[in-house]
Amino acid sequence: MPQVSIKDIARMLNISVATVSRALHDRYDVNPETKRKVLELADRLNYRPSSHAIGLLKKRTHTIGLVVPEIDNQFFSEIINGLENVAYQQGYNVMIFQSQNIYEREVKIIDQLIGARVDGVAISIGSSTQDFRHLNMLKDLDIPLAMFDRANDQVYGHKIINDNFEGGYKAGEFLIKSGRQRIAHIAGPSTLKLTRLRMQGFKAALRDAQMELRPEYLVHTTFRMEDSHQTALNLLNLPEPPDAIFAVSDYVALGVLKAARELNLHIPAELALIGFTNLAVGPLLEPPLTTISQQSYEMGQETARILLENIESPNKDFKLQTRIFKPELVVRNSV
Amino acid sequence: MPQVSIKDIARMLNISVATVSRALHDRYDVNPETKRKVLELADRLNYRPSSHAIGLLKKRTHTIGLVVPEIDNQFFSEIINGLENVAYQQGYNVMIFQSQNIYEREVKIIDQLIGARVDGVAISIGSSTQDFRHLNMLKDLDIPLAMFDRANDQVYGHKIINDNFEGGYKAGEFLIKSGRQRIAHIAGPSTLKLTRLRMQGFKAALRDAQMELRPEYLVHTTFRMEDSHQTALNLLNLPEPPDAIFAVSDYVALGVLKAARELNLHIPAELALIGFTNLAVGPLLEPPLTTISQQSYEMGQETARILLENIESPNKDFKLQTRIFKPELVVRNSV
DNA sequence: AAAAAGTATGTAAACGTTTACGGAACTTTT
DNA sequence: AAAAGTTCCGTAAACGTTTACATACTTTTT
Repeated sequence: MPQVSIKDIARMLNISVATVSRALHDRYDVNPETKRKVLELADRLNYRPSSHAIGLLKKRTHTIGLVVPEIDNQFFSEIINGLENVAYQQGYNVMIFQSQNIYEREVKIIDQLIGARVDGVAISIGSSTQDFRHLNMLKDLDIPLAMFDRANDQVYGHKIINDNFEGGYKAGEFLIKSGRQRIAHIAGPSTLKLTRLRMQGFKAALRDAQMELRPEYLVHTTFRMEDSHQTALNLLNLPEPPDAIFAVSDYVALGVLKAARELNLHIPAELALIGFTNLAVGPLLEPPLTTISQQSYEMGQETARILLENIESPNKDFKLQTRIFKPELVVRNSV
Repeated sequence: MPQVSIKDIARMLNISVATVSRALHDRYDVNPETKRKVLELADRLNYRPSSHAIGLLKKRTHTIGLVVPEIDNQFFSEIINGLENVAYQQGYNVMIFQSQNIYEREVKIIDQLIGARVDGVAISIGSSTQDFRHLNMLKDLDIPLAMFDRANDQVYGHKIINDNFEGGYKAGEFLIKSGRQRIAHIAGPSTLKLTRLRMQGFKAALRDAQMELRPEYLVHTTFRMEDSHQTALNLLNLPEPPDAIFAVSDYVALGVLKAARELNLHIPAELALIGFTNLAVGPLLEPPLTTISQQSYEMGQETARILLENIESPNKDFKLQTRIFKPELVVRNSV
């Protein structure tokens, strides 16, 4: 038997839909006997209210849309958890989407979220996104937007990000202090601001130590491990290979680790390695990975808090917020 | 400016909503000039059709609901990817939810999915779920259901699972062949059939080799690493500790690895370790983890295929399907 | 005994969209 | 010049739910 509506129940009991609706909502002005009958029948028929009907009628859907580049990445899945928990506590649902870093998908997802009339959107912008009209459209439609981890200045929205410059600086500084001479950096896609900032912080650390960065020691890669693995191999096969690598993320560091193992390079003796993110597997690697930590779960929570505050704020001119998380050096044994 | 509807466009152009709708759908029977005006205005106002209105009107929502215990788990996130890709190719959307292995959440999620009128549901049942009425309700409502990885015989739905008995057997067999004598098993929550089957397969392997399993060598844990870490410590601190451990999953194996490192036990010399899942980090661990592989991505694809075939099948009596994936031994260096 | 208050229910509109049906205004065919 | 066909558009109902308003009946108050 297909799904049953309030109308069906009304017909079966020979009463009006209004009464059924009132009974289901436990309103004061409905006969206890009628209420009993309605609730009993509704239960027996597995009645569940149509969220479409309600969404259509009410202005609010109590749903927020969440867009991540990929779900298959511990950093993002932890953010999802933090965000979801805060949202649920406040009675909001979360619709999760992956852009796979594909611009067209991202645009489509935003269209869908608008179509679904979500109350707000949280996004970590995909690395191939260069045109931000789809995101700025949200402002025109009065839909609050929060960007986490990967934000962009051209977009009107809250920002929940890391101090990537400082993170990069700390990584560089630590490698220098450990006495390394030939320090390389495997950076991420140069379209991402986060990538550029980590790189700039890293360069600043070298500069402050009066060390120069050889051009061949600065390379770019994607966050996919296969790519970073190949990039690391190239780097380590240079005539004069580096004795330290700062990887733009732990995932990239994993690629380096793999490459080093293939080349029988000992870490940290022959090669120092530092990552960025602080994945849960870090301590279990051999050697345990030194890294710069990002508080992913907390970032998710904070994103939800800011977004919900905006959504629930009665006055339209809720100010744009920027929350910057401080990255911390996590010393293990890979340096 | 808030979101605009077809009615607003109609009013602005002094035409009827029907004409606007036709224009937006590029119907043949609308004046090219009218069509142009409608499209132009719709674009200028960022019009996006309300999925609620459409969902209400049409019987089908082209959405499938996906429920996983946790997203923060590579096994599940790969399944999500496989499922989503197939679904998208066929024009379906996926709504992702996490039960966190909490029964009440799972029930609530199912209620929500029914309310959202999804065309089908894919679920990996949470480990605390003992009452299956919420799932069998879906059959009453004619909503196709597919269970992946964690299925239950009391539930009416398709099954996409592993041959866990065989997986357990292979793990046991391999440890025996490698010459280990004191073989232990860290099993998962005993409520899960998957756990029981792996354990039974493992026991069968021992039996076939005329080896006995000491009671203290069979322990249970959850899939959370902190738990498995403690469980492993207990096991390895026995007066006569095991010389081999079959962990019910790679995540649990990570806990063992951590414990072994703390106790300065060398793997594989002093302790052989075999996991189950074949996580991507496996090869990067030290030593690289020997494991039983599950084809997570393919399982996700297959789940989507079966579910969609059911959804699109015109005859109501689409038969229940069971697809069993064969686990493979992946030999690395931890044994 | 009339007025007021309370109780239980029904009516109808609204949310945004699609679509079957019908009709007016043309154009073409005979 | 009537008949037939074509082109373009409007009307209205339907989907499921909520809620302001109306209504009818009963009970209480004066």
